Amino acid sequence: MPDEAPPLGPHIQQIRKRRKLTLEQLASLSGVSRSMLSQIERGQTNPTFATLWNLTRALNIDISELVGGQTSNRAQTIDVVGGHFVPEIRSEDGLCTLRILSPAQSAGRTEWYEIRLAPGGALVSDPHAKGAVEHVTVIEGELEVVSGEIRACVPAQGVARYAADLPHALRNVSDTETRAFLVVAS
Amino acid sequence: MPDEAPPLGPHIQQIRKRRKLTLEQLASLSGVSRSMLSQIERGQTNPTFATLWNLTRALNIDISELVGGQTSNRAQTIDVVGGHFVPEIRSEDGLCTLRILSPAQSAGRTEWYEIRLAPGGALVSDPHAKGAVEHVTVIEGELEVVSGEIRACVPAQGVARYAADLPHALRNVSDTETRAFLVVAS
DNA sequence: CATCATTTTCCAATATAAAGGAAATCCTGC
DNA sequence: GCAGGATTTCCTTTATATTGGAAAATGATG
Repeated sequence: MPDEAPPLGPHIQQIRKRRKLTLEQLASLSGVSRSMLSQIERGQTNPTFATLWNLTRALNIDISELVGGQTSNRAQTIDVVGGHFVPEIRSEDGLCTLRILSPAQSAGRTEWYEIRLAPGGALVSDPHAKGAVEHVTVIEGELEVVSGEIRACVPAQGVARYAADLPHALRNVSDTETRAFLVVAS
Repeated sequence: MPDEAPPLGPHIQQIRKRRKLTLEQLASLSGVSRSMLSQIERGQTNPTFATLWNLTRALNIDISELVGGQTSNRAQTIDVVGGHFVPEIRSEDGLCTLRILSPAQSAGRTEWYEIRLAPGGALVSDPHAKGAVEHVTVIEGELEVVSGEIRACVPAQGVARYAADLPHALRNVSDTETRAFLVVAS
């Protein structure tokens, strides 16, 4: 049963345009010729695995992302959620509060949170998906970051980025409440 | 920079043998010829995307499973950026400050910012890439959101989501400084 | 060890993916 | 509207992915 492969051209084009790359630029980045890129984007050819691989490396995306997204055109709305209705998770000791700011449907891709840590509070996490990276921005207070074997201190207004595909934690080592903004990118 | 594609032949063969399938059987399941399968498994050819796709369908696996363990491996570090070194953009009237929190290499994909708006200040943006959505979270103060033809008000701690592929703006209509987090998802 | 059945690899023919240069198209700024 | 450059698409050539059938290898049975 030969099956119809999904169209990945439009998706690739979308990624390329979002990054403001020309065919020429992507060609030299990936080692795939412009002509080939043009044909792939328009679904006029059936690229080779090596070609796709080089593309994913140049765009720094995972192969599976190529077959994923279909663009959906939603209705024109502004979705406002009152502060008290934002999903919130509190740790058992009550010292850590996590407000889930990213929409439910983006779960698994990029997610973002506001964290509130009382003095001594911590957010300890198991490894996320392979390749996941966390970006934390301290709004106020101070934060200690632990990722795997290593740790670092982030002052107010500072930003830290670290691997999240291994055990990691955020800890408030100061004596005031710490607020931070956390983005988990997969 | 053409890159070396990872060997996926041995992995495919492993899956096939585990399921006790002959090349013949897998061929008829997938619509890929036995000869081709044999060559793929021994890395003597560079299969087409359609071929791989049909294989994944026949074996009921995800395409990313074929490249098993070949995801990008970064060094184990924590990247800390002091608050004063985070890239910052100020509007001409000085009423709007934008701190770029997302890493440079994610430009064009998901980007995030901290916004500070003095009373009366505004962040007015041209349309981003098609399909782009913005998610704003008010840290303190209050915000008016305009997306295309429509507008909405977001209170402190509230969240708003709206299309960003048309002209849009954030405006501080209160009389105190407003801080917010803005995530642009493409 | 010989034989047959099964499975895999080799081979020649064909279809088509890939690259590079030429034509066409799309944009800006006059 | 008309240049000029930048960008994309088309065209031709070359390299190779894909296939079906033949040959080789494997493996079970007596």
